[in-house]
Amino acid sequence: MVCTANDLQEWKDFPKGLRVLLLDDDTTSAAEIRSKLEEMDYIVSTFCNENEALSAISSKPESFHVAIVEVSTGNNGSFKFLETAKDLPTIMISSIHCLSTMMKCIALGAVEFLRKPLSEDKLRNIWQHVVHKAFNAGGSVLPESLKPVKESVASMLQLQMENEEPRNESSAETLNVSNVHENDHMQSAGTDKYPAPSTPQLKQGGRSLDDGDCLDQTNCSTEKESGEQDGESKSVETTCGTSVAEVTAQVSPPQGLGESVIKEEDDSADGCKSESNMSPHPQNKDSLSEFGGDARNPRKASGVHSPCGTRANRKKMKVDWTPELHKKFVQAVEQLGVDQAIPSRILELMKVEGLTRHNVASHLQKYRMHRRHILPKEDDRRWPHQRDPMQRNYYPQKPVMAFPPYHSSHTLPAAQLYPVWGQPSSHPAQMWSTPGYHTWQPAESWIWKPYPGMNADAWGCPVMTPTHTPCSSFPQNPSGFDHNNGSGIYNTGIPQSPIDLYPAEELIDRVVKEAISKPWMPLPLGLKPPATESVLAELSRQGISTIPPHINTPRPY
DNA sequence: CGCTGAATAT
DNA sequence: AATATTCAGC
Repeated sequence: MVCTANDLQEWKDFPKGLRVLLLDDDTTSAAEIRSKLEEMDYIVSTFCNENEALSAISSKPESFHVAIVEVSTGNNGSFKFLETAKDLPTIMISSIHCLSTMMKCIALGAVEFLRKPLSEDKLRNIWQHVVHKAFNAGGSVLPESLKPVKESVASMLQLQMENEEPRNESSAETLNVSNVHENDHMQSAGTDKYPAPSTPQLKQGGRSLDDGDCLDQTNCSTEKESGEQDGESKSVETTCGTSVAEVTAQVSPPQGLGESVIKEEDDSADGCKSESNMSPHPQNKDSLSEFGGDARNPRKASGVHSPCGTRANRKKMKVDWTPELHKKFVQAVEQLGVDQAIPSRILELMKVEGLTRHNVASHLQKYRMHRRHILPKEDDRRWPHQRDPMQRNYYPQKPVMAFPPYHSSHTLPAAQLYPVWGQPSSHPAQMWSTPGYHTWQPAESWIWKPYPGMNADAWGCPVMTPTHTPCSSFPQNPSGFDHNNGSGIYNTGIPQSPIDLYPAEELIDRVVKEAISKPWMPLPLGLKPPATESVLAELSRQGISTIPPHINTPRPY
């Protein structure tokens, strides 16, 4: 405002002649600063009274390019200047370093907060704020990513003001505690980026301000990496994301990012976080290679891919169990047999580079928990012992629900038989298909009790009445994947065997046995009697050619 | 010691 | 809620 981009472009010996408004009621320090500034060819106007300074601005707005305002315990609470001189890039200075005060200044629009004494370096670079203002006047939109920061700062400040007076030194502590989790933003994004991005140099100035204070400490403590830390220092921060452009660039791209599988733990103030996530991971479902590549392997993840990478390598990776990965996991488990699936073997079968036994173990634990939840009691006493151990190696116990007939299930490739999540779901929660699990509730609670070994046709399908209870919907997609994210693999009316819904085989056997031994019993609710022909056909298919006469006799009761 | 699985921690 | 980490048995 005060100084436009055009002005600057014509300004040959910039920043020489830049007009600085200096407001500091400490005449000694004011004189000191003034002399330093003048040495650098800045033109300084000193004020020791806020109102005077303000009136000077209002009467001759064009008189200043940048302001340096002292925040002392005396005027600490007012911030009047800051609020009034919105258009003038204002640098707050103070000998006290209260975080809440700093925060407030920045939030109110100060471009920077410097702690006294002001070194020449700090002063020398104040022109950058003028340039920034000149070239970024108005127009900038708060990046989406920074909104949370803004909000938290805002609420924090509000809290501050409510609980205690701004000047309160101890407030810094309170403030810090409540914001530990966002320190990273605070430092890089909040303090520098949101109000007015600083240049590296300026940033350093700003940083020195924090020293000894909570901010840095917190950051360090976050970095509690045990053994393997190399000489990496945080100096990178000066390199990383300091300009608005950079910030924006780093922040927006991650959107397109489908699902990075093993990503760096986003950790403290390293503005590189988004960068790491940015690495393109075209979601080639299934490709194992995908996991072997770049950032997935902790060891391989060395910061090759990002300027800030160097410091990022060390970070522990977090495994993202994408549907693909989970699928592999499930297939491995199946291949082994649920009862014999142990982390190490699963890991072998999965062949996913970078994945550790621990990762698998953890996932397995969750997997088992889900199953347990889904298949209570019955689950315990079945599968084991029931089949030849050797057969387990071939997609065994795939409980089939009224389809396909068991005799054919062993001939189908697992992938086909148990389509798992048809497509990678963007919603991991669906992997466990909670809703569909009801389908496999124990017989006691599930009225739809298909009899394995029989074709759905033979036994009839559930009566599908739109108005039926939830249970009336055909369990063709027990896994709850009907929505199937438009992948094209959706319910065709043919029941798909959900890969991870393995109804207790024992349960099925029991039900079948029971049904066979008590043919007079009514069919489970939701089923309609099969057509006679179907039954006959099925029976003959099973080698039963004669029908016991009593089958058609009236029920014993 | 290394593995597993359950309990905790983050 | 999802993963990681820790811990007690084996």
